[in-house]
Amino acid sequence: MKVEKTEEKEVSLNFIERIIEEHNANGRFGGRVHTRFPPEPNGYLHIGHAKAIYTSFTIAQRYGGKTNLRFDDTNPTTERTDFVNAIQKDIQWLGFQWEGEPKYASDYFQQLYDYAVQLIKQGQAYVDFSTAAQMDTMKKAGTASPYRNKPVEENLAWFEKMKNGELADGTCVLRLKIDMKSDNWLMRDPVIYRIKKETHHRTGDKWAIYPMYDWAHGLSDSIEGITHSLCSLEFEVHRPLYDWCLEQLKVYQSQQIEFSRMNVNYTVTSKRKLKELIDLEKVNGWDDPRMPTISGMRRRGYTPVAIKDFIARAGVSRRPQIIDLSNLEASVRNHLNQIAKRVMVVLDPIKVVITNYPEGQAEELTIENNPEDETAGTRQVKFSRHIYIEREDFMIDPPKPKKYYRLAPNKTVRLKGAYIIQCDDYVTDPETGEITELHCSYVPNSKSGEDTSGVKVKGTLHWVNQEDAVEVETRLYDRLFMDENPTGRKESYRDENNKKRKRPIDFKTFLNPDSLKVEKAYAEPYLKGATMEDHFQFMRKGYFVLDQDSTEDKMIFNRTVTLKDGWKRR
RNA sequence: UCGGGCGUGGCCUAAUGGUUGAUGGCACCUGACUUUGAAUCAGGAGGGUGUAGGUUCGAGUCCUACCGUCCGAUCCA
Repeated sequence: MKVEKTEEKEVSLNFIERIIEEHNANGRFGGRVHTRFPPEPNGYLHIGHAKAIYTSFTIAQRYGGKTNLRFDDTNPTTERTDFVNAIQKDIQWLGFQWEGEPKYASDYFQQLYDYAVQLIKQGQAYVDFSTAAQMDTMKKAGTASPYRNKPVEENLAWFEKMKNGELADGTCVLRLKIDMKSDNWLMRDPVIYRIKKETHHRTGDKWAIYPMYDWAHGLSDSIEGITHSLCSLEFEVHRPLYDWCLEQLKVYQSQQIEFSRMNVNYTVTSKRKLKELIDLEKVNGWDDPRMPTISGMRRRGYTPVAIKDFIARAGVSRRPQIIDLSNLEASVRNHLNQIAKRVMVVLDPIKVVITNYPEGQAEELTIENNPEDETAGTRQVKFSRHIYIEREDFMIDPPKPKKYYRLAPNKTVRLKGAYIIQCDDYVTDPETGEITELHCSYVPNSKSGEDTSGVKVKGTLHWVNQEDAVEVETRLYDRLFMDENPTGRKESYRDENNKKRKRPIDFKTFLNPDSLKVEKAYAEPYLKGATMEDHFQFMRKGYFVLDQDSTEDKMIFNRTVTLKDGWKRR
């Protein structure tokens, strides 16, 4: 029996948890779990980072551990304080809190310098005056630099001069002396310090040299007592170097573990490409609701709960994952369905006259705010002779009458929370042929909740009372790219020798021209009390959230995601 | 070219060598219900685990080769 099997089933561990349990069993870290999230403050966080954040924070939580936030700020050229702030805001918005104060690799610059001096003294690092091009050539050939075996004292002196700013940028670098013949190119005497006379966002002009990632990262982990340093797969080849540095210095040994980063189709997550979209004004900034950034998703109306649910469902593994957008949208809909207040908004209106409802008369109807949540309460909605319905909810000549539930001549529908109406006639503009008005009659004893009419209808339409309708702006978003893999396409061409070749297609070619549509809409007055914290379901239209661009007299709503559409046309 | 990683339904994922029932979610299809063609409920289709060998009483799990794919040679992180 299936039921029994389900009951027996245990929650399976992912591969990182297994490693941790192994460490806990053999006592490597004394049962401690301390992770870190190490963003570089040179851009905004995106969905891929959200997975890294989620993974590092939740795995520590699961084992009663802690997580540091550490800014990997070793390259002053690209790093800025405003990114530092935005990153902190995003992490907290997702619902995570790091241990203590935020940390910075720059906090350890002196320590990192001292460690470098130590390695020079151990004869394992040297100052190299070769040019970048020469170094590149030697790396490929696997040959040693002429500076490789200079005396320790000389290296010490030069490194000191580097630090003191006595040498111009690019004069020389400090390299590790490891193995110029290694199959792993990163071990062919990697550069660990370069001269950069630039102002750092935190240390100002104190330093003329800055450590490279491979030197700063592992040692920062070690200094902070990080047990499990989780990172993405592309750093796997760095692990031997990571381990080498800690071993040679005989310092605390953190364990780097790599997992695959998360990609979602129909989007891009490279910081460079996101920045390009902003610079070319294809989108309106890092927090444009079409961006896969955390701030963009926040503005779009995605919730932390939904994003975390999505990441949890995707899981963590070492297989490259390109997850279908529908998974993210499903998580978003799932959460919003539980919390969103229902409200009626007509996006593309057509006037309806209820011909047998007296002019000047009106009544208040009571409608529940969220059928999924009784505590959400009810609201009053006014009904009268003149209302709007959605233009697409009426057809003069429906294609498949039996499967068509909406309004058409002589057909009946229920108006949500109100009465059943029948369409008796329609008016068209003699010039354009466009339908301008519907004439309907309502069934008086069919009022919602006290219907004694016995009339059965298949369809229910949302509607808005004309008299007190509020005009709002809606921003309807769709995927930013039309191709599911905008950065991975290639095209054939012929070169100057008429030889067939392939080259990558510019990802911007695939931008969706209809990724944003701005529409006026009519909303029921209840919406006037909306704040940016509220999530709404515009009935039958999708989930919406108030945008920050809204003003006193103009409310703007972003469509977070459409409702699932079970109605297949034709 | 070299080095490394990864190949389980369309997309993720489980299976920790052990019963030909290979999990679960998303997507998809059908039906029920419905005052949201949503939600909910019930059901369904779709893979034999990249390929070929091998080890084993037994392989998605181990080994070898091949194929595919991704990553890696910044004074970036």
